[in-house]
Amino acid sequence: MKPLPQQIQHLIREAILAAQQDGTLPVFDLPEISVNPAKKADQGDYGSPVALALAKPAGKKPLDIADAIKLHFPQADFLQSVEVAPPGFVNFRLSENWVRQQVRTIIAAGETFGQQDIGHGKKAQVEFVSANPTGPLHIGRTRGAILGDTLANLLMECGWTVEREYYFNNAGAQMTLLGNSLKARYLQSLGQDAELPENGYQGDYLITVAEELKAEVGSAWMQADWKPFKEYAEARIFKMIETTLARVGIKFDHFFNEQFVYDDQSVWEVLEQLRSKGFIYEAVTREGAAEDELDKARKENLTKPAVWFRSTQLGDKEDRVVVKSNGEPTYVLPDIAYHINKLGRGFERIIDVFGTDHIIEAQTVARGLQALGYDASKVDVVLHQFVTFGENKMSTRAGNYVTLDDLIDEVGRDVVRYFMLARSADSHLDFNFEKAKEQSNENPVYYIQNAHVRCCGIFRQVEQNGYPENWDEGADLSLLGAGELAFIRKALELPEQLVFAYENLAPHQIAFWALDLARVFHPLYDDVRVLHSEVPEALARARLQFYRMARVVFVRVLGIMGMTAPERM
RNA sequence: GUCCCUAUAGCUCAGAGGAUAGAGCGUUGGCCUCCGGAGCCAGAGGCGCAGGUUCGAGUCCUGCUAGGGACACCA
Repeated sequence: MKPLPQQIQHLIREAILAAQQDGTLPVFDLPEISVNPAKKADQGDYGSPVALALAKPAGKKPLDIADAIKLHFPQADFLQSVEVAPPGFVNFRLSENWVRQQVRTIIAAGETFGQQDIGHGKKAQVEFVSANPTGPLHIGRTRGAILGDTLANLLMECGWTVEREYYFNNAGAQMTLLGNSLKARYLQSLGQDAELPENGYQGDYLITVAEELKAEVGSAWMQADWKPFKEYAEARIFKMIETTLARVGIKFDHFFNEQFVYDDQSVWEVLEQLRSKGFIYEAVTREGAAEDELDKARKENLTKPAVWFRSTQLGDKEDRVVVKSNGEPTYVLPDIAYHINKLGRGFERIIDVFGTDHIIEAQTVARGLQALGYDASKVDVVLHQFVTFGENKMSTRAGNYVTLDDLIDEVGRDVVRYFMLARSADSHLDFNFEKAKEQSNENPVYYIQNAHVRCCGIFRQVEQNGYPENWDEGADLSLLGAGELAFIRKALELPEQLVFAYENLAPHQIAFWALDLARVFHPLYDDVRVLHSEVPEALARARLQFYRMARVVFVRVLGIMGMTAPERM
């Protein structure tokens, strides 16, 4: 089902064109027609301010334009009325009969209710988490993880074939340090007097890994250098990360090692292509460097040239180093190669989920793609603000962090997911760990899930009382009351909510809508009884059909957010 | 210093240029013998400040104030 506002929008367009055709309205270019859900009951279900916006181009009063739209409005089975309200709104009321019939439509659609075919099955990729395997995922990674996974869900719901990818780097100084840190822990576990390297990884997890290693190889590795330790640690840590992610319902389709773009030489090819297009120069300092920067270079005795990407030609405020003076590329170059690799794998849409600290990186990669003539518009970057935890500052190396596992232990998968989703990505998230624990008894997660639980309870009761499974089939839906209709209308918003969240890459919209939906549901529950001495059978069957539909919708919305829909709590 | 994000109810946050700005938590008062009370009903409580654009601004623009982040030959 296409979103109703979109359907109405098309009808308005037709109405305006028809009015222009017969001269009721003058000819002008059609603007963007907005259709919004009504805020008040007497405004119908949807409304459009289009006539207000047209006043100037049409040279007519908004009310007259609205009247013309109403007059020329095409027949539509889902609409009951089109009304004009001052100062020029056009309001639409859904047909009650049509709304009632949607109960069956939604039940029939089931798991596919609300799905859209925007992507036409084309390939999309969402890259997220992408933490290097130096330790367990800390709580700061949670937001990007949940955000990325839910964005992937949204793309799937909108008709894309989605791959979830995790990009990592297992080379470099940090990984060497990790190897040396594990080596120290290993020697310690053998009773040796070893010290962690300076700034080494102090977390207890390496002690655990060292114990496991000792159990496997005994003292055989005592003379080994950092490399096998690095590899062992990396493998173990990836396992930990995957296990943790699985606990919040996240599973990656692919892990991409940065090393790949070195192995296939593409990182160097990218450099040569940039060079051939004139985007590369070699210098000790960037072109047009300010005086203080030159001073700094002198002080640090920089004499060997680095390789610079002339990103200023593409609107950057300064050029960026792509190969350090020691000959090693900076992160930017492999990252550009990586994105070219993604495009080469046929993804029509690529979404990168990063913390806002990666904004420069994201921009530089985009400029790199642009410089080489790739379609950078296929890449969308979703940046999220950080989660803060009161006074607790965390660092992986210092080991004084709360892990994602700890968080899941405390509040559970669904609370983790919902809390991370229930605010927009560019809003700073203040996650008070203590408060989250306290709230776990009284929070929106349970409120939403309880709506599903209540539906399930009804079906259990019906079954226990010996009614047939299809008892409600063919029920007379005209018996449903105003409260039920209000809920069905709300449920029918799923397609538009989905599309809106998808278009804006804003999963929090769904989180808020889910809460809205539950808020329409719960007040009904007390009054809309199914098995009750005063409810006649025909009504009971109609209501059961209604709850069957409600259950579908709650399963859907919870599923989109990656949350479970428990049958009991 | 420059750039990015944020500022809405006591707290945490929604709000898609349109009509009388919403929710959760907290708080105050009420409700419930039948499908799980993790419930329902009602009340109090409001757009950081100053300009501007617009028929219309919480929403767009400028400045100011406050908080977070980025300004590496780290990833």
